[in-house]
Amino acid sequence: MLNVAPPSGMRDFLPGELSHRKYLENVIRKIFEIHGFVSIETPAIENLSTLLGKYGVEGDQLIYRILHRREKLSRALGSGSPSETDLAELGLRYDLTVPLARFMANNRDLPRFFRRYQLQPVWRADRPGKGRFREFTQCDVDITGTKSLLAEAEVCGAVSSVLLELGFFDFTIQINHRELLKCLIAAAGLEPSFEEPSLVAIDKLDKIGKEGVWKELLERGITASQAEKLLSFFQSELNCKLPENETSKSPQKEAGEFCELSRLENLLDNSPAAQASKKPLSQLKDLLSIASAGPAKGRLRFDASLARGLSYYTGPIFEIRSPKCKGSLGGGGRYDGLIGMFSGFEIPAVGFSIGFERLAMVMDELNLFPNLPQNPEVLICCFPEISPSEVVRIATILRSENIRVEIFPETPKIGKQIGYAESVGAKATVILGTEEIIHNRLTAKFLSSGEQITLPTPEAIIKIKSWFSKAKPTAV
RNA sequence: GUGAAAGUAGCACAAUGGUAGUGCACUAGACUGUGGAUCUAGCCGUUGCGGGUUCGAGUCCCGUCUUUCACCCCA
Repeated sequence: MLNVAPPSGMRDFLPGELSHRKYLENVIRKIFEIHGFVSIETPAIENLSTLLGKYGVEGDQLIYRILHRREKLSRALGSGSPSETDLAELGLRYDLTVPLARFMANNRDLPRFFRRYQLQPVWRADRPGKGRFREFTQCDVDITGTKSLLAEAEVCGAVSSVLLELGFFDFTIQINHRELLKCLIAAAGLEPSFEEPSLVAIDKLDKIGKEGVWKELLERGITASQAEKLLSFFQSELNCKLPENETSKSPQKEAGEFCELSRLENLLDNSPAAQASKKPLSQLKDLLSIASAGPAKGRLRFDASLARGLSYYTGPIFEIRSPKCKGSLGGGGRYDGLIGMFSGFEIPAVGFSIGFERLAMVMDELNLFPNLPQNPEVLICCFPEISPSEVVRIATILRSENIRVEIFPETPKIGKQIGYAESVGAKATVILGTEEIIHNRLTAKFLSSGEQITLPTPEAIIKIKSWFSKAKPTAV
């Protein structure tokens, strides 16, 4: 037998799952639009020249490449030992940020401060695992054209607002600053060439602890004294304490965050990096106070060990954390250089991406999705002597009343048809026989009570609707 | 990319190396214009695939594919 499962890391969605995803999508769209963001879409496929070199070495390897076709393929294969670049010039998009940068460069007459959101699938040739897929939806908000920290505060506020609207309160947003990280690395006496490996190691602090990071730093060629110095900048405990009452909509202020920032400031005071660290430190303080005036109030946590993998970040970086989810529920940051790689001149930008798949997963676990019936409300059952056109005529009348109507397409015994109505979650059946057609009446049965009526069509419709209003929503 | 475990009916699972089964689901019937419960009957399999050991393999061995879990990395 053929393997009928979708390819590894890709999924089919059942009606019930899809209704949850659509609900999530609708809430996200509503909240982002209230925050003044407009929606765009870009193609699934981009030129490899657009995608490559933006995500770091590891990222590039995870891009799905699209093989040349026909003549181009034969030509490439014929040229001795073809390289990856000979065989493909197109790839599936890896995220939505790089396509946005290309989009900005390609559309020069956009508003000077362009606020866009984008909800589309992306593809990564990664090994799938729990909550990790090869095809997954990303959900980005970005503001381009300004270096103002207001933009950071706005994107943090927008994603916080989404989570709150969804009834998800148990989260924080960790913040840090790429420039600050560079300062810390420099202050530990490390050359800039050690920045990337150091960042990767530091990012794991909350997972593998100080000893683990220390070991990893040494493995990457950093001396023991440098590693010790570097680690001394970080708190031993993970700084992601959540609001005391997790159902609280308005948690405490971020007083502790300012203390932590000051602590770091003092530590750096006498180092050569002291001067360079002033700007990121003050930006983080500003961000804390600006964002606290909006929906992100009480959610921000300064975490000096937050690094994030993508290489294009230049300023503040963020990540959503929750004890309900092992990894992150989303993240983002400022990337002032990326758009310039396409347009030739710099356009600063900051963005935040909600981990749509993880959020959907966590919400399922916490039962945060409302009951979203999408199954038919009425199943029309009929006797063999009724002509199909009669049935369609009746269905059309009911549908014009905004009732979700399914027609049973065959005419076995009525009992079978009613049984089917039950199994698909219909609330009522309409039973059509010769009597009903002749007298222009409807016979309707309310399945949960068994109550059955035969009335002239308009009265019957009123009765059916009255049943629905007292029926519990059912989802199949 | 590394390590571990598991693949048997549509689904969930059984079967000391000796006839492949049970439940759910599905189909039909138990008063020919009325569902849910119960009962009866029926349908459903190249035991992931390919080799090997054996008189005999779902079971043991090797390979392979797929899936799940844990690392790695990420959202």
